[in-house]
Amino acid sequence: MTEIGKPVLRFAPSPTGMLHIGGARTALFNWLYARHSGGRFLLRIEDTDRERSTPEAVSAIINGLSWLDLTWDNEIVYQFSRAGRHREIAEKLLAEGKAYRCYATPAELEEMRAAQRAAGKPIRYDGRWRDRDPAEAPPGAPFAIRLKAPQTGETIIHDVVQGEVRFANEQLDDMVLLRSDGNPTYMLAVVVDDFDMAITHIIRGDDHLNNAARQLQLIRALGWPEPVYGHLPLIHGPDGAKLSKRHGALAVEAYRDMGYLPETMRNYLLRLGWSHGNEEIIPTTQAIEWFNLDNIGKSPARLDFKKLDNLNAHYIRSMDDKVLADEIAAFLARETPPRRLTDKARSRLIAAMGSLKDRAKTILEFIAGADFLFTDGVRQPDEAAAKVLTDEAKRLNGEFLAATEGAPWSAPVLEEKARELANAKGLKLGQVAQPLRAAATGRTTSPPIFAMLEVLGREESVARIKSFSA
RNA sequence: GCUCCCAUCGUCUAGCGGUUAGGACGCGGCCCUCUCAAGGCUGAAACACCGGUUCGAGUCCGGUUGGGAGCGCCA
Repeated sequence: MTEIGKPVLRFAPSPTGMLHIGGARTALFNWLYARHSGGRFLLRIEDTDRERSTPEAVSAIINGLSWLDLTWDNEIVYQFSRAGRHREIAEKLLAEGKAYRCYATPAELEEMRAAQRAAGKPIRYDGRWRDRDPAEAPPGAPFAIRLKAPQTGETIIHDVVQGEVRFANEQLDDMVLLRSDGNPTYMLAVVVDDFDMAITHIIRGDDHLNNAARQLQLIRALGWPEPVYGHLPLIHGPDGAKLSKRHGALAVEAYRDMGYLPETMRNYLLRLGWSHGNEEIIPTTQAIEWFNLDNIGKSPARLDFKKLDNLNAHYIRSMDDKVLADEIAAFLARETPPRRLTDKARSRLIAAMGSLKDRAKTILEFIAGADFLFTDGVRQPDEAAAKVLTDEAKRLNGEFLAATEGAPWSAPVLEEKARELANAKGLKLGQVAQPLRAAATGRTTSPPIFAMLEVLGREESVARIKSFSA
């Protein structure tokens, strides 16, 4: 089953909230490395916190990864279902004398920490049951199982991102492996699951760097192979502070709803903390070929929506017309109330696609800019357009209609007629074009107006212009 | 408080002892132009600070400052 020598990566989120941009990037890096190296990418849901884990969060993770097209191999592993196995390992450690029973009560420990805080001392378990005779234990009292961690020397992590990170063992206390209610802790569960899943590379957020030392101690006590670690610097919001709901800590699906493409997100997230020289535009297929662990940056990055917009505009422009039309139809269908892209609207969209594409940073913008193509009927001019439609403008519109009567309804011809009209009046082309734009689209900005009139067709165009002409 | 991590234009970054410190986004100007974009050209913009090491430091070492993470019978 496991190809010998091939890396096995995993993404292991806890289902206690949204899959946000930071988690998405962690997943992306793991996925890219797995695909790059021909290894496997596994998904494990760390749902051992029964209080906070929710099915909604599980589906948010699955939906988010699916939207980004970060496909995982094998079945999803649900950590909670493996509690028995975790317990078994804790018992084994206990039997081997590598772990011990701790009868300290939560209240007692809280008191200990308060005292340490008050004395300005480091806050950690003081090992009060480490060497105590179990016979002293209050009969029948609940106990937790703690790892008998080394107290001298140091634990060194050779991190592919951060380099060599050293922790003095005296700084690390004896962590709980099994709670007094018999449930395994996160530390135990991760180590056991990573081993059982044959994980070779652990690429995760920087917030786990401190944990890595403790996990390494556990792994060594168990005599298991040590994985390669890589701790990614965290992503900050645009203001440099922690991601908050206001900016960035949105579910990845929120980015979809804002009109960003999955390919854009993959490229942007990749570039946030990884580089390949001066390359900026890195489509996913190229990313898979290039990705490595050596070029991951060490410093935290901020989210920059301007750059995201720019990248998205790029991918919108390079998208296949029909695929884009489908994407737009899907967006319209998700609106409330939903809109349907009619066949007529779709063919207009395809016809105008080239110039529409250059004008949108997001799918949402695209839709707003193409709105005048979706339905027939006279447009309600917006504020700026209404200003353009003066009496003089309406007269020009009328003259334009008269001048184009009987002429072929094509962009070059329409433009020529407009030029003739402008010349005759001593006006610039723009002075003739703007009133037409305002009447035909209801706005003062649009793709080239004569091309748009051609796309709308004679009948529809004339109807719209006529209602704003004199 | 303690431990750990980080530090190049506003932002993302290239740089792996000798560079006019490069690119991208954004911003300014010019060109193109029926509007808005797109595109082309172009401009401003950075090595946090202080000490070392070295013939020579953005690059190596130490400290300062500033950010961040962690210190649970949460994950």
